[in-house]
Amino acid sequence: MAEQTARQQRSDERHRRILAAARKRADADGWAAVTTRHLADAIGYTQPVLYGHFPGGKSEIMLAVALEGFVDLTRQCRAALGRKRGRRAIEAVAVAYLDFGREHPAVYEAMFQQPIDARFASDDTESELRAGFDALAEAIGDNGDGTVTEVFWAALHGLSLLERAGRMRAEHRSYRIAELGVRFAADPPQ
Amino acid sequence: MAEQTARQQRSDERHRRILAAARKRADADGWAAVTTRHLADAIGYTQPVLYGHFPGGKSEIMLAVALEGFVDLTRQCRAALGRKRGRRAIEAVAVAYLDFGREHPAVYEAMFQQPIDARFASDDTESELRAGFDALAEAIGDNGDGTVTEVFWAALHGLSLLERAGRMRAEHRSYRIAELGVRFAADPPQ
DNA sequence: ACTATCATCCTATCAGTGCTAGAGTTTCTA
DNA sequence: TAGAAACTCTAGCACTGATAGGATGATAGT
Repeated sequence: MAEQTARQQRSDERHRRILAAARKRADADGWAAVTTRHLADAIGYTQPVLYGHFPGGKSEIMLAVALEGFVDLTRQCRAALGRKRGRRAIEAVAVAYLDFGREHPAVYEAMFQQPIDARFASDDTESELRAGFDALAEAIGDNGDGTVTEVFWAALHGLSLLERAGRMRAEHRSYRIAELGVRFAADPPQ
Repeated sequence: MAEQTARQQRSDERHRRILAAARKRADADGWAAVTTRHLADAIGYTQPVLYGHFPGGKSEIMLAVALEGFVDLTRQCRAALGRKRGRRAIEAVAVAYLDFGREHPAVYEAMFQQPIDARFASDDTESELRAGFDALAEAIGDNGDGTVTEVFWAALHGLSLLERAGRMRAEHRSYRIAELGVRFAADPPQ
């Protein structure tokens, strides 16, 4: 029993170290730089050990990182939202969302860019995704069928990617966020 | 002279065939499936021939596809815009933009996802990008400093990606477009 | 305490990737 | 027609993700 836990503990520890190493390297140099050999080096083992933890290989590692990401992003947005309402709520959530994308570009990439869903469409991702979606819906006070939230989310997603790609004027960031607040705050005219 | 043109012609022809093959394969199976060996097979030559046309290798091929894409997307948006104004203009451009992304996913991916700019920041991409941006600005009647256009563009970009990733309810597409029209049409309240 | 079993890990290897050097052939030029 | 230039292929490099199979170690049963 105690033996089993000790073993399990070692395994879990390594599990964590793999994910941490992947995340760190990916945030620094992109997912292309995350190779199984480098990852194995980082945790002090050889390549095949990774496949004991993640049979799906690199894809499964990215999925795991993405899952963590959904939880973190949702929490960050919720914290920013607090009890705010209206424009302030929207702007706060937008800042939180965009900050997350900027600080953890690789995690964000794993969450959305990678065609994860096709192969690993798990219930976990779905439920975590929904939790994030709900946070956004609350921020803009969406009472409808979710259409406005979808558009708002898309705007945030687009801003996140385009800002990081250098396609938006960095110094205008606060203007864009204010614009989001104004456009998505009240019900539209008529 | 005539000889030179004949040679040039053959070269240009092959150039086109390479890009066409890359585009076709990428649209079908994603850019990961576009390998230099497969591309060489497709045009009936061996691998190194590609590097005669595109010294930068696969990246340069993607860049060329992306450049074509910017021209096409801008033209498609302009055509959809016509002389429309207000909400109808916005919705028409949005449909054109999203259709492009859906019909040519790989081209769109090459245009935005890939970190092309870093290595190949050419004036061509910049000017073509600006032309597209201007079309969007015209659609929403942006008289300001371009902030609204940036946000509008980001929304389109996000919708394009999230729809294709299956993260948006496909059957609600027209609602989202209508929402865009309403939110970005008039000047915001106050 | 000894042995059989099992988990663990590493070495070696595979097929496939982007890319390049250098030899060989064809084509053009003088 | 001889020399030069352009062209294309073969062969190979250093990588990648992934897997098979043997060696090593810890565990458990008698």
